[in-house]
Amino acid sequence: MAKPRDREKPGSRNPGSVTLTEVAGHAGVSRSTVSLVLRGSPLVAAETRERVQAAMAALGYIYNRGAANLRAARTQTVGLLVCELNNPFYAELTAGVDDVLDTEGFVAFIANTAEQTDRQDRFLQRMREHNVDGVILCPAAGTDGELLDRLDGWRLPCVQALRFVSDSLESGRGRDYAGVDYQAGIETVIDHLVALGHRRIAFVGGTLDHSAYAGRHAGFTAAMRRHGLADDLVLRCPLTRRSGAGIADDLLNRPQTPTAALCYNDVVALGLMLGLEARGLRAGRDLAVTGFDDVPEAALSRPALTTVATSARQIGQEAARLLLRRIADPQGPPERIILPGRLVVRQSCGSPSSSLHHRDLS
Amino acid sequence: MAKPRDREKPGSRNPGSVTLTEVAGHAGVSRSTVSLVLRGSPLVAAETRERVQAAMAALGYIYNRGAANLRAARTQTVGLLVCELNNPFYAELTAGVDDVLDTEGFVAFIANTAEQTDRQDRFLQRMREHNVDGVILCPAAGTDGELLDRLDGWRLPCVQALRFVSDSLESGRGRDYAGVDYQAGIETVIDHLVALGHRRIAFVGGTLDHSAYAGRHAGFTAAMRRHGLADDLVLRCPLTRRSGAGIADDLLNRPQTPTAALCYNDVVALGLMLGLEARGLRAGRDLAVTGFDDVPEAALSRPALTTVATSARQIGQEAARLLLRRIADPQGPPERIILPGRLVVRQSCGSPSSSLHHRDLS
DNA sequence: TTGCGCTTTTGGATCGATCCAATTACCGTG
DNA sequence: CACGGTAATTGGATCGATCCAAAAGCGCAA
Repeated sequence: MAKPRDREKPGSRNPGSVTLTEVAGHAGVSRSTVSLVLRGSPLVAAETRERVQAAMAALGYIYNRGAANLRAARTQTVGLLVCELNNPFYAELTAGVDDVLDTEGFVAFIANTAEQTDRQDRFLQRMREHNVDGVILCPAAGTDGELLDRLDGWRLPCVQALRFVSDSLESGRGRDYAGVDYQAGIETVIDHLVALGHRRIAFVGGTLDHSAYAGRHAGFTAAMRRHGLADDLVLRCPLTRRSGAGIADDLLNRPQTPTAALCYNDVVALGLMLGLEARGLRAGRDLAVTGFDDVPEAALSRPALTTVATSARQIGQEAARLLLRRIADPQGPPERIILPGRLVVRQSCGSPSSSLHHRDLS
Repeated sequence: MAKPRDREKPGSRNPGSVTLTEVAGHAGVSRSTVSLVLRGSPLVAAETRERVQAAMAALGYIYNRGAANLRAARTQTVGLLVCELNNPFYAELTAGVDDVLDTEGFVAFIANTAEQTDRQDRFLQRMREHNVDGVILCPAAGTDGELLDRLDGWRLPCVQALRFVSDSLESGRGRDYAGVDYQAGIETVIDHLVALGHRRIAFVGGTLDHSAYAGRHAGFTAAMRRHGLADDLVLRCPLTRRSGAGIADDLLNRPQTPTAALCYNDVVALGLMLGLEARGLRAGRDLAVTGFDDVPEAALSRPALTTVATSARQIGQEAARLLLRRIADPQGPPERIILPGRLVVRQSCGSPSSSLHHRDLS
């Protein structure tokens, strides 16, 4: 009614958005000086800095990172590709990544590749368009090792987490990676089972070929051989509760029934325990069962599941820190951060310690 | 060795990055035409379009969204703030959001506010700097209703998910929201418990005040009154397994012990069941217990938990779709998408149907 | 041939920051 | 007082796209 029209600068994101130039005018200095203040340069005098900051506050100035990035070629953003976000384990990893990035002023684009390489490729393409400073990648199963070379060609720093794709031969071993020592974790489990008297041990679960499978399997083989036991009882199946339950028959109808089933992860183990129960059997009494991951429900199941705790959140934090280092120094030597798993003995493997009151709650 | 030096344009993100101008040169057209092709404009002739696309492919052109956005003031990015990412429920929501954004060519910045409003504020600030087109917000507990007015002032489209902050009075009711009908879900549970003969029912869990608590509590009160029952047995506690277990004593040492405990969510219910067991009692026999959410372990616990299934992934999808509509039309009328919960009857409330073989696996 | 309308293409200005070389201010010293 | 040196500030060019008004090309009717 009164005013003729709101000033609508069409190009700007918000009608009345404040730019660095306006701040400069208000503070009585030049654009360049304001820019230096923004970036915390030690060059500006304390008195000037305060004046500029006051002006920014007074005008409600919002830093336009898009504009800054166009010139400066760094964006304070990273891409985070997880292969299965709905798995609580990866959710925890994501939270860990966010923890570190938040304190460093970075933000992450997220993508759930759902184990689909085409979705993974599409997202990486978008990450390039958005000019991220780097990516954290839990490669989808079936990812070609050549992908890493492509990332190198793009000069896009990349840290792999939890899994890594098999490196192409020519490109010198070693890439940035943060993950769990699957092999050692599995070996600990085997050692524990063997100490309990088990001799015939099956390895159960996993269909997709990736490093996390390979590491576990290597651990199984190595430990069994070390103890002079047969390492040929390997049953592959999808990583779901249902297929874990379904594999019980398979397991029990062997010529020589195993006395222990070391499962790929907790989900399969929990499923297997259900399958046993449906047949009137009980984990820990009729068959020792162990898992991997220590998901919250592992402590809760009956019998509670013996498993290997892997701190997903911490791995996320390490991966993020590693990526930030790599962004700061693209040429530095590759690092591999491998956290140990921790054996958590509960009742499912028939250990004697099984008072309900000592059961740990999440 | 051979070449004197790689051409290093310092300002550009990658040494040899290809720009729109170079594509134009290669295709023998102007910058503007290439730009039109990029945006799929119908103005360019088919023959020209093909020539440009061939040039882009030949040169390995990568679209620079940062540059585009500087001028065009839209970024094809959104912010996603979840209050508790490590909760599998929110992880599922995130996956749903990602599903929809992926098909629409958007990407999401993620943040885990961990129920901390300062972290939430900080992230929103960054989202403004990155000039996102909108945000999906699961507001942290304790979020001031005034935040939404601030977002309005910033012209930042916002869709709330799963929770909403109480609207400030002056700003006309109704904001975009996608969530679960908590109240109806709880009422269904009460109806079921009453049908089973329960008369004294406790409402257990929840400490933070937000809409998701209020909705559940309203459902409890409404349904109890509808049945002519007392609605005063409300025990608040943190949403953890441990405090769920701890509340068992509280519950059983009442003057009139309730016969049923309707828990805020599955986590509390599962904890309560453990607490009962530690006291030699059993859910479904000595006390009916119900949850909310239907997390995977609900089907797995012993006894299996009666609960209300809420499709987190679908809510994420709806929230994302809603936000995209809002971005396209900032002035349109607000929408509230409220999905119903689905009562899943299992054994923990003492229902007769309890064959192990019919138990559902995830 | 001229003029009109339609389709297709174009150049210059612009978005809001950073980079860099140059300039100014100021102080102590020979 | 000129000079060198340091500290602080500045203006112009620049990043790579979009926007817009204008122009070019072209077919057709008067």
